[in-house]
Amino acid sequence: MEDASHNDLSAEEAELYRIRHSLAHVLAQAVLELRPGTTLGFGPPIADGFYYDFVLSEPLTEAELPELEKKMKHIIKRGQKFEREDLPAQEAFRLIGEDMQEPYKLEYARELVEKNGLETLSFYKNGPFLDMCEGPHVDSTRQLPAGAFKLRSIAGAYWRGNSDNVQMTRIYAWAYKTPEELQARIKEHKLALANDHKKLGRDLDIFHIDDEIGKGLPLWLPNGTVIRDELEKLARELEFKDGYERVVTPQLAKVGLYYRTGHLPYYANGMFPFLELKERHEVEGGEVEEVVEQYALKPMNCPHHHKIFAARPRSYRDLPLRLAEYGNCYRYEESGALSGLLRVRGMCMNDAHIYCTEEQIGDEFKKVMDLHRRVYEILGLQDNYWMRLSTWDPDDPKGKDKYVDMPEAWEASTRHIRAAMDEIGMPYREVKGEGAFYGPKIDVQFRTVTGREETASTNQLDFCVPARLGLVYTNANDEEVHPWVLHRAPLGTHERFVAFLIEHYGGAFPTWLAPEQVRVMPVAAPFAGYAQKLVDELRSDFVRARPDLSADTLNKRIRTAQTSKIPNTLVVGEREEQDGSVTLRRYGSREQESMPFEEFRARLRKAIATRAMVLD
RNA sequence: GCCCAGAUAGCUCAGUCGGUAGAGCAGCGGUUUCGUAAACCGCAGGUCGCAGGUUCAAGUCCUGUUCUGGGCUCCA
Repeated sequence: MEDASHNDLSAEEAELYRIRHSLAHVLAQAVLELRPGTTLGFGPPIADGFYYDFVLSEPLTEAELPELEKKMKHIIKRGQKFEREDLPAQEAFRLIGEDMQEPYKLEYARELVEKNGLETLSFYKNGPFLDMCEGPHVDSTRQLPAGAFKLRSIAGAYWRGNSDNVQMTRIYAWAYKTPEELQARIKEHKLALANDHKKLGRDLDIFHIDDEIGKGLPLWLPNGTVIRDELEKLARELEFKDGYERVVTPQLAKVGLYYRTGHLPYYANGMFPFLELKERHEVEGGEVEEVVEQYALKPMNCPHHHKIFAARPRSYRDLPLRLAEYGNCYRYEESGALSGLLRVRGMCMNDAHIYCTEEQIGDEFKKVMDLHRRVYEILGLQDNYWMRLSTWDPDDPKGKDKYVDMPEAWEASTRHIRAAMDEIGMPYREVKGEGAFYGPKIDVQFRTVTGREETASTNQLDFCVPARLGLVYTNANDEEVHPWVLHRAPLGTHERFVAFLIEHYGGAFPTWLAPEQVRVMPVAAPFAGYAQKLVDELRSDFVRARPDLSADTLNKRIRTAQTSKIPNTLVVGEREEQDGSVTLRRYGSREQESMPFEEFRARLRKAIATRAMVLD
């Protein structure tokens, strides 16, 4: 969720901000009535409403949300005035700490005074409810639209987003100016859920997750595998044209490798526990077991690719060297983070590493971004994503653990990326503290149907690991120099990318990607032979075609084809068999179009070869 | 990992006060079926996530556990 900052809002947005912010206070007031002794955290407006965090005296369940809503509506009706009062710091501390007994608010108040240099703190009081708050608020609770908000869910949230802190209970709410806007949001939410990749993944037989295999370890069903294969084929073609060479590396490596690259110990909690090979030794008085080798499931492909780079002496003439692999990786994600295909423990990454000189970085970075642009264009992804320049945060207190301590290199590499992005004319937003430990990157961020933001693709600049691994090439002056490395994955991982595509297309894939591209159905049994013949012809073109010879009525079979979101349905009967034609019905359209089979075949071939979004 | 909530047939869901399990769709069988979103009849399908406990009796109550969902942290 994004916090809405109040500073640069239009008048319209500012009013909504006041409403949401004020409703948050009303919610807190209602919670205090229902659970006296509750202490307060933060309660800001967010993109579609607001939330408030509490440390509750007694747990609250979602079943109690309607009761809270009712209390809020009573408060609104009472028309409590919001009154502001500014107090000098010391007086404010006393009020919050002693009178209000709000330890978390007090912590924040001290921070505002001590770190941000505030001299006074502002408070808002409405009815019996007093809260330290910057405001602004509406004048009276009566101005709040009682029918335009809805308490949505209860969630856990750490105080100040830090898992070392106490976990609070967060109540999320939708809030708008009018009941119509709220209803529209609720409707939109329901529609979005219909496109949820977990639902469609099951309905369309794309993937399955089985307890006995393990959580976060999806099984790809035949339909899902087709989609993966097509994406891989696309990547192979584009990467071939851009001068990549394909490699294959094992799923395991000895643990020592990751210490050398620097992934360990920092990344240890992101890896599966190691596999240990043991040997028994006779000693006096018995036997001891000794671990002789430790292997890790690879959490990323880069160390393996680096070893390929290091396997031969490299000259500047070999650069840029571009090594590509759809590589399987395993990461030990926290169980609570796992979600369908979006967040998994086993994944297959559209990975490649580009080894180049510092002079080549700009061009290589731009080429990767251009490859990225082509991929997104082919897939018809236009505006539901944004690019994030993820950099380090030198002020992060944990920065020493999070980023390699090479300030000049961070600055230089970030400049390289900015320059490349500006030259290629791609808009991006710079965000501190999201960089990899070894360098800055461009991440492509998208939102899932449920509103969560995820990274789909990434292009990372690494100025650090090659030196750690001692990777060198010989330059024109016969000196050994560390290469720079780009880690890039325009198609991300199959898991997350396919999840993204399922939701983006609502399960209705373009013909080239669709698991079943053409379904052929005879209007009645006597034409089954003709239908089968067409299927055979199409399959000889490597088209994924299937006949529907079931005993269902034509209406039923059409319906089945449509709910299965098959892009092209051919209906054939006496007329078609007579003149060797087909009648085409496309997914989502009620119109039909008759044409000679050979014409359909040619159009289909073209659509697939060009990866067209629709059949011309 | 943590907080909250769930888990009943392949899917979507019902199951009252604790009294021994139900529907629709999908599947299977049969009948029917010649033109674009659900023909008709029948059959089968369940250790009610799993393990304990309370009880004469547990899908229902209690405890533990596994998994899922919504969040937080983390992240492709």
